[in-house]
Amino acid sequence: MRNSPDELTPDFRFPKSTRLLTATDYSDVFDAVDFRISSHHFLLLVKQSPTDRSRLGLIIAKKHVKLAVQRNRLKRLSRESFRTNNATFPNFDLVLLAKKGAGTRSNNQCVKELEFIWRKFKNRAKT
RNA sequence: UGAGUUUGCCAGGCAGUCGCUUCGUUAAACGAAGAGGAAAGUCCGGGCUCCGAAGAGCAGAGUGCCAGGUAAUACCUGGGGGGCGUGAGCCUACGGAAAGUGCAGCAGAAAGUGUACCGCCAGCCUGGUAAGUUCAGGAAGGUAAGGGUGAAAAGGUGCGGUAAGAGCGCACCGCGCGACUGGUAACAGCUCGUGGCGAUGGUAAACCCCACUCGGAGCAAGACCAAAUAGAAAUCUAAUAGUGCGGCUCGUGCUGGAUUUGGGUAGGUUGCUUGAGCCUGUUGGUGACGACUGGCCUAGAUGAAUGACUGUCCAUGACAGAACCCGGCUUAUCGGCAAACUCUUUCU
RNA sequence: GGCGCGAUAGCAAAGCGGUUAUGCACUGGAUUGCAAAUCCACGUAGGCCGGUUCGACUCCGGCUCGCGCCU
Repeated sequence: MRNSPDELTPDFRFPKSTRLLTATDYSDVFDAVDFRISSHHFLLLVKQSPTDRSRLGLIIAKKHVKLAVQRNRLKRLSRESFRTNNATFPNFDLVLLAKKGAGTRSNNQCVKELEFIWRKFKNRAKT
């Protein structure tokens, strides 16, 4: 189900090739982090990607966000935010972790915080 | 009008844009489907899978008025007993204490083959007195009516009776036992007989007894593919033996087994959704539920899919997210709707 | 997802159907020239809600929170 969407210009898709899938993908990022960016409720780990695109992985721990509904909401919001901004990203593997208290934030607050993180990430990635 | 009881249902809708998962058609696009009443807690019960088969006994655990429903249950329905409420209704671990063992702090005379602290009592002895039926004291008794303690003190009321009292006797009520009647039964009775009732106190969510039920583990079960383990060394032991069957024994399977050393792996597919399934109608039953006919296919992910934005309408949206699947229970929950019924106020 | 365990004072940690030990810490006193050590004394407890019982920290249910194991 590869459909090679790289050439179609404004790419707002979110197929499986833009995600971290296996445990080895995650441990590769954790073993060699290039730099990290944190805000009040999120932490982003960044590593140069072996593929030709940027990939996202999410870690929303049950310890930090207790209810399954809120964990799912955070995952959807961060995927949505990543999807809309992905076209402008350089090729990096990203792992987004939720910190304690993230589950009680509203949708708007989370979206703003994520966009702040993406901006900082792009600035650091240039250097 | 107000207050309430029970049962059932709904859980934001519609349109557009950009995305996600599965399936299908065709050849990169289109179409279809896509979380809950609790998906939750994992408290019960099953299916399914493995443990050779799932057998017997012991241990252990659970359930506990009766009858029925069901695949099964600790659930549900109907009925009985007890309690609460003016009522509609609600609650109810509700077998056995005359098989045995234990427990009851403090208080109290006494807490279990019952007891005599205060009190009451004729007679006896002593004192007082002229004397005594009166008064005071004493010893040995009688007594369970009265007082006091406690959560609990062993039938109740009335009359008789007595030195004082007492089921000591009687009547009514209560209780036990046995009949009879009604009911499938639990149980009930303005029924009959019988027992004076210190027989037989309480506690079994104390041990226990009785009846019934339960083999263990869980989809991270299990199966397949690829790769790897394979292999080796040392020690011990062998048919009245060793070991597996996840408490033990019987029973039964296997023949080499057990332990240690060192070395090494953890990716994919499947199980995975057609099921004690849902809907309509007819019908049996007081009901839970059952039978028959017709129709429908309704999530299946695996770093894990339902979202974001915009517009609009309303009641302004609570609790909350499937992970093998069902039946219940429990807990969380903004509100709204419908039906039946009860009480209250006023009017007729 | 499944299975199991626990909650007692500021901290640690026992036992039990009948007023919850003990140690460290805290506070006060004694001792000392002052302190430490030592001695004496004081106060502070059953996660929450129900049920059984005369009486529950204990027995039985239901919630809440924490921890461990299976990959």
